[in-house]
Amino acid sequence: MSTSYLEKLNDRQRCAVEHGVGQDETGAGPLLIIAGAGSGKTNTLAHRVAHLIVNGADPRRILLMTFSRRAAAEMSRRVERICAQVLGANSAAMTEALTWAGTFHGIGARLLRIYAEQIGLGVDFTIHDREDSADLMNLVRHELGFSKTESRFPTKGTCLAIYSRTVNSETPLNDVLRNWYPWVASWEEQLKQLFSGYVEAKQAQNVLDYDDLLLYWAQMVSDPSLAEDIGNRFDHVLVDEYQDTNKLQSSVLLALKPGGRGLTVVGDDAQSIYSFRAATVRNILDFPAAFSPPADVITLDRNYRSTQTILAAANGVIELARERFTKNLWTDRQSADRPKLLTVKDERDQANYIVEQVLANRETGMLLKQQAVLFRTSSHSGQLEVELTRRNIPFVKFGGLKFLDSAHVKDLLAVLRFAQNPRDRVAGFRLLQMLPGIGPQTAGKILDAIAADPEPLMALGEIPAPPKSGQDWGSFVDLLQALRKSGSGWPAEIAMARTWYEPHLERMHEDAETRRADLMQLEQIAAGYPGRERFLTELTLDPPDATSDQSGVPLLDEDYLVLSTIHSAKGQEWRSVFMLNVVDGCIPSDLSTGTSHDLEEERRLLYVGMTRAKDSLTLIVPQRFFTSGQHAQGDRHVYASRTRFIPATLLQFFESGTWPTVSPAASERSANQIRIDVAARMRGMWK
DNA sequence: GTGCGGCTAGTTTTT
DNA sequence: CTAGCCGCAC
Repeated sequence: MSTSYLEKLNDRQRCAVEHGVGQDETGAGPLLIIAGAGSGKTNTLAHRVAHLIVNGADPRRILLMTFSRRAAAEMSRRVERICAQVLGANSAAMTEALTWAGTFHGIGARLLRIYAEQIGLGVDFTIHDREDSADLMNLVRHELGFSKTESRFPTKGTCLAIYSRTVNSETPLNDVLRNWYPWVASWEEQLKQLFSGYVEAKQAQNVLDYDDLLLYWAQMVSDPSLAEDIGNRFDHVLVDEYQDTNKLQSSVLLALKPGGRGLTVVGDDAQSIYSFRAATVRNILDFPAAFSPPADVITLDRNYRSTQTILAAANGVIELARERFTKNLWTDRQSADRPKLLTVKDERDQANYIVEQVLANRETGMLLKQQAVLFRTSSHSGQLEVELTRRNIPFVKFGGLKFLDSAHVKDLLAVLRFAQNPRDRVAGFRLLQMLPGIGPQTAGKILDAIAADPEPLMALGEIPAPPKSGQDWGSFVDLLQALRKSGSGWPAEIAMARTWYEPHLERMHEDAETRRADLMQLEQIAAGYPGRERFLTELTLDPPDATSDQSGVPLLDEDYLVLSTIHSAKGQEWRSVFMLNVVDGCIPSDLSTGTSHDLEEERRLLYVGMTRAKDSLTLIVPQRFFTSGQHAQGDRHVYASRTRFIPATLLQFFESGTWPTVSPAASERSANQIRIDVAARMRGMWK
């Protein structure tokens, strides 16, 4: 059998790929791969999976957990390509059998549906996204009277964040409050009460939140016989981006494969940027010693992505971290050009500069797709988006507001969710209040009335129509009962729901037209799923990124510029990368300078952004930074300074500059705000 | 009880 | 600027 696909790998990568393969059962011990940015991590992992398959592993028994579903799809694609070299025509069938590839949450949801009955969970459970969870938390918060306390009780979002961190870090509430939320520590007793009510409400309604997908999974595998049963489904378990998993996830993993046999995890502590989701680098650090004998560790520190000059700057930034475990990356890709550190006057110039450069790059043959603009916070790209739209440059934005966050999309989904699980109170509550004359009180009473019935939607038909709901009540009940029987099939059901919803949309929203377009798009997406349950589950776990109010979402085969938050850029690379607002207050974010822990994560964020670049990297520092929340003409602004993560000692790694070089027009524009250097303008006239 | 108008406060990153 | 809260009029 040919193993030529291994020859392109370096020694370390090859070691990682071949680890334990072909040895007897006891040989395949746990493996930790520390893989620096651009070290061929995805490629190595894909090769390992392919190598396992080529050597007889059953792909249906391989569990591959990645950070996003996009990453899982990419991985499957690569595995298939490698397998094709060896297995030829059979390879497609082999890799199609790689069915257990997805995120922790996605895999958890799937296992829970399979084992639902054995753990006393209704199979029809629906999944709440973050906002639904916050709504439910709020409901309980009101019921317990905490919304009317004398001094301010934490908001629903804060409550959920506290709950979530407590669960995901497997830490007592008291410690969480002390370490992360000291300002609400006095509410500990009330919070306990609230969380207990929240859990009861979820159970009564047969809904799970994101955390439950992990929590129930962890509980499930704490039962030895279930753990064995589930663990035995898989011969190999591979986890990507292990630095961004939390304690709960590692508990699940260890329960699944207690001896560590067949277990491979890959990660890089220098790229840990999800601690706000309770991720902890301890998972990586403690991994080897969790087994006896300890796991083997292979480090990949050769970078294939960036030029030496870009890497030098990135290494410089991460070297200033308070503690780190990974060694510096190295490469033999030489380059004469250092990354640029460019000072511009304000955000407008920043946008103008990028447009100019991106177009110039394209003139030299670099596609828009090979270039990306990265930023800390989704809203930072606003100015740039306006400018790109004005100049007709297509772009796609990743991160930030999601399609699903818009009210009308949530409305339509609530219809489907309520039909799927009539005990889902958040969905029902939202849905009922769409009808005229029905507010929170009436909605609550209706839900109470039908909750006890084994077929709540049939009970709905028995209820007398609320006085002011008029005609709308009848068609509402008809719709839900028709959907419950699901005789019309998929995706006809969503069309029914949309037809019912349209008059309400018109009534409630001024801009019904653009919103309708979103709903059509949702219907398109729905057609790609086999049925209602899968559609709802997967949409919640992996929401699409773009909304239609961004001017023209380009088709995938067109060329477009990529705009992305640094978080969403993880694992990706581009030939040319621009980073916006590399100033204190943005990176690090003003909100994250509290603890040194937060601050260190912001440093790693800058590092992750910089290491996305292959050939060219530009960090932009606008001097004046307009604060949000004001009129277009307003001039509330701060004078920003270069990020503290690039102190003077690191300037040697950059080519510093300003743009535009001479700009009489720019000074004129804001003549009323800054003093004009008249002499300079006079000189400039002759240049 | 609903629904509207006016007021205040807050405002990251994501499965 | 906008989401969410409160108080008022139907």
